[in-house]
Amino acid sequence: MIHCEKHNHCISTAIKQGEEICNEKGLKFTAIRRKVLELVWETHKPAKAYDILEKLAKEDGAPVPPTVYRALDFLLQNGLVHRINSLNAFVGCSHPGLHNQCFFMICTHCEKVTECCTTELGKAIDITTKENSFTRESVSLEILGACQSCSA
Amino acid sequence: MIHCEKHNHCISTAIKQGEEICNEKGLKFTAIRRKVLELVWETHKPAKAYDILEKLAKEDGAPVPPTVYRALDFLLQNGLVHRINSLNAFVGCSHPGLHNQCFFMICTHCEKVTECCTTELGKAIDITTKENSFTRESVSLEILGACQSCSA
DNA sequence: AATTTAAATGATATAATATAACATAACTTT
DNA sequence: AAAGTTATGTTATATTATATCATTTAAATT
Repeated sequence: MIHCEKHNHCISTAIKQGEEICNEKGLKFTAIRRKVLELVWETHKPAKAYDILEKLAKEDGAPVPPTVYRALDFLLQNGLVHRINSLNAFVGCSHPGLHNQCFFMICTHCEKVTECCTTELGKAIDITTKENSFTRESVSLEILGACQSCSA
Repeated sequence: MIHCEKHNHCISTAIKQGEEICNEKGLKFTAIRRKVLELVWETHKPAKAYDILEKLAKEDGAPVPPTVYRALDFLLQNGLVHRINSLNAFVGCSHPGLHNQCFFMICTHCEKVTECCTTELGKAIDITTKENSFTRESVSLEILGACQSCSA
C-alpha cells in the first residue's frame, strides 16, 4: 500500500499547509520548495533525495544536488517533512506544526511510513532521559517491520 | 567526557565478549574483526567507518573500505556493535547478547553515547506497534541532547 | 594427507549520499 | 535607487557504502 484512498487530497493538503506555515512565519514558499514538497508527497514511501532530483529534472531543466538538499533542509527546518535516518530518505509530515515528537513505523515490505505521536511513548522517553539526567534536544524513533496489510 | 574511568577495562571486556560470543556461535573472531572492534571501542564516541579505516591503515598496510565494512557488518550481525543511524557511525555494544532492544542517548556536545534499555520504553513501543497492528522487526531510537556533564 | 567446500579477505571500481564555496539573481528595507 | 538579505545557480568535491571478481585460508570430507 503506497497510496491512500484519495491521495490527491494528501498532496493538496500538504501544499496548503506549506503555504500557511510559510505565511505565518514570513517565509517564502518558493516554486522549488513547493515542487520538492509535492514530490516528497507523491507517495507515502520515503523519498530519496536523488530520486527527487531525477523527477525534478524531467520538468525543470538540469537541477543539481544542492538545489534539492536546500529545499529539503528548508522543509525539514519548518516541520513540513521528516528525515528517516535509517533509510536516508524523506517523508511528508502528516500534521506539521502540531508537535515535535514524531515517531515512525516503516513497513519493510511496501515501504509505507506511518507517523505516530502517542503521548505515552513521548512520556516514556522523557522519563528515561530524566533518569539519566540527559537533556533531550531531539528524538529519532524508527520502528521497522510489517504494516497491517503486509503482515496479513 | 569521552573516556570512562578505566577505559582499558571497557576495551578488554568488549574483546573478551567478542571471543565468547564467537566461540558460542562457532564463528571466527579474526584479526581484522578483533582490531575493528578495538578501534570502535577506542572511545565512547561513535566511530566513523572511514576513521576506523584510517587508524587501521596506520597499523596494517593499506586496508580498503570493504575490509572495514565487512568487519562492521559482522560485528553488527552478532550484536557486538550498534549503528547510530543519525550519525552514520558505530559504537560498541555495552552488553552484547543480553537483549535486542537498545536505545541511545547521544550527547551532541561531547559525543558520548550511552546505551539504555529500559523495559518501560520497550513496553511503550510494543503498545504503540500493537495499537497500529504493526509487526515490529527492529527499532532505532536515538535521543540527541546534552549528557549530565555537558548540561551542568 | 589430499581433495573438496565454504568462509574470509584482497583488490579494483564505482554507486549513493551530501556539502563546500563562490557567483549571481531576486526580493526587502531604507 | 542603494544597501542588505535571502534564495538560487554552478562547479567541484567530500563522505558513506557496495558490487564484483580474484585469491587465500580454514574446515570438512574423503
